[in-house]
Amino acid sequence: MESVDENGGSRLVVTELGYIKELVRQLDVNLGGCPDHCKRLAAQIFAVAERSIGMIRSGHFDCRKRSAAGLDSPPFSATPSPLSDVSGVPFHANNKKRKTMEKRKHQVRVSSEGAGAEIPVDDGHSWRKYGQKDILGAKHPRGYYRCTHRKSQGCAATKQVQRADEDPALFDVIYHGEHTCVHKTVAAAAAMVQPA
DNA sequence: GATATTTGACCCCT
DNA sequence: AGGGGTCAAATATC
Repeated sequence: MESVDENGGSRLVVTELGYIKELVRQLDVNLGGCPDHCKRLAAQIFAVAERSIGMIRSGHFDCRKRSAAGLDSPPFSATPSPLSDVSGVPFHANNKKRKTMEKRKHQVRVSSEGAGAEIPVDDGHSWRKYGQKDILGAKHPRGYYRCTHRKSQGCAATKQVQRADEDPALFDVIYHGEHTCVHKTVAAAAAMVQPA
């Protein structure tokens, strides 16, 4: 697999920024409207902005990943949010393997600065935790989440959240699969970004 | 009572 | 055999 070249990396950030732009527009339209909707939009904007910052700060452009206890993670393609277009990293295409093996995945690093939360900022989707594991070489356990709507809407999206060793305020979030569930704010933003 | 989280066990891959 | 990912029962919270 190829590393993300500068153009590709820049394009990803531009994509993220474009998404932020649309979300801001949505927020502007909804100002004075439903406060809950505005709050969600603001949270989304925050999350996407964090992702972009995280990509730049963590040097995703050259695919540098943190080395935990001397263990180098395999290079990930720097891909933006699952909300935007994804360039899937082909995993083993083994139909007998675990279901997640055939899903796309992309990693982002987000910060929980200021929030002091156990989990990073909300990314606009509701997640349900289904597992936690201590990872060899990592100081903090990895949490496993899947979409709350997995049952009702068959959404196969999952994510793994792990606190960075060197900075507890940072979280490495690995998204697997794509959301097939429909979140109202996401759907609205998507409609703006991708008009029918 | 419904839903979410925790946690140990199990499965599969390397 | 060891490690990572998922399942599912038990428990907690609303």
